[in-house]
Amino acid sequence: MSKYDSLKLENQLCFPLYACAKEITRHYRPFLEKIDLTYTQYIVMMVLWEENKINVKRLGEKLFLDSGTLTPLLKSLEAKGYITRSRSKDDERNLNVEITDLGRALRDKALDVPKSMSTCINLSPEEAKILYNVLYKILGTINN
Amino acid sequence: MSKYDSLKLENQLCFPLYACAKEITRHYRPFLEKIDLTYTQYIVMMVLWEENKINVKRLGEKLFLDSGTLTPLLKSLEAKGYITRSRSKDDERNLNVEITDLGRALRDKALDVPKSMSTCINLSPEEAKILYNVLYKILGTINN
DNA sequence: TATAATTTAATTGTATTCAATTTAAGGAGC
DNA sequence: GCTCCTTAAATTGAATACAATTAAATTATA
Repeated sequence: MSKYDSLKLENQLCFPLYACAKEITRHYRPFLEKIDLTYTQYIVMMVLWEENKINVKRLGEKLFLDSGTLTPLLKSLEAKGYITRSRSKDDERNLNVEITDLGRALRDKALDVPKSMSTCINLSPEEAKILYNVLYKILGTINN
Repeated sequence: MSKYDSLKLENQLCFPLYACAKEITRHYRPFLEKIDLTYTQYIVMMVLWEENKINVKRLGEKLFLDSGTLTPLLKSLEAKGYITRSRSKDDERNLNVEITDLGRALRDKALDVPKSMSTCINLSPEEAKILYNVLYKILGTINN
C-alpha cells in the first residue's frame, strides 16, 4: 500500500490492452502474409469488401485512422491492384476509394485468416462477448 | 448470413482491441507530454520505478517488446538522464538498465497521469476487472 | 581445447501511427 | 466578385513495432 500504487504496471488497464493488441496483430502477420496484406491493409479491405466504395474521411472514422496513415497505405493497396483512388466529381476534396475485381477476389483467399486466428485465442463465447462489449463501450465513450 | 460473415469488421474481436489500445494511448499523450515521456517510455519507467535495475531481455519479456524497439528507446531515456545503460560484469552480453535519481524523481510528477487518465475511461469497477482478467488470459494463452 | 551452437543486443529495413502543417477545394457573408 | 472560414487529403517529422540479420559473448560438445 503506497502512494505509488497507481503507477504499478500490474495496476494498469491500458498496458494489457496495449500488449494484447500488439500480440494479436503480430499473430495475424504470418496468415496475412500469405495474401500479401499487413494488418492495417486487411482491415481496410474488410471495409471495402462490405462497402465497395468509401472516401478517405469515412474510412478513417470507421477505422480510427487519419490521412497520415491512410494515404500511403491506400497508395500501396492501389499499387497491388486491389483498389482504385479517384477524386469525387461532386467535391474534389474527397478521395474515393473503390475496390477492384482483384480486390474482390482476395476475399475468398482471406477466408482462411479468421479461421486460422480463432485457434490462437482461447476465450469462451461468453468471455469473447463480454470483451467485445466492454471494448466498444470504451470506444464509444472515450472521445471528448 | 453469408460465408463472408467472419470477415465483417463488426464480427472481429481484434479490431476493437486494436482501436481501443490506439485511442487510449493517444489520450495518454497530452498528459505524458507534461513529463516529457512517450507511452512506451512511460511503461519502461514504470518497470524501473518498481525494480530499479533490469536487463534488456527481462524488460522486453515484461513489456512484450524486443531489442529493436527498446535499444533506441533506452538510448533516448539515457539521453534525458532518467536511466543508465551498462554491460553486466557477469555476462557482457547483458545490458543493465538502471534508474537514476532524476528518473526516480520523475515518479512523483507522474502521479498525475493515472489520475488524469481515469476520468477518460468510464468503466464500472466490475467491467474494469473483467476486462483486466480477460486480457491477461489472452496474454497468457496466445504464445505457442 | 577447439569448434559448434546458443544467447543477447544492436542494426537494418519496412510499415505503421499520429501531431502539425500545407495545399486545394468548397462555402458563407459581404 | 472577393475575403474569410472550413473541410479533406497529402506531406512532414518523430517515435514505435517487429522480422531478419549481424556481432559479440558465453556455453556445450566433440
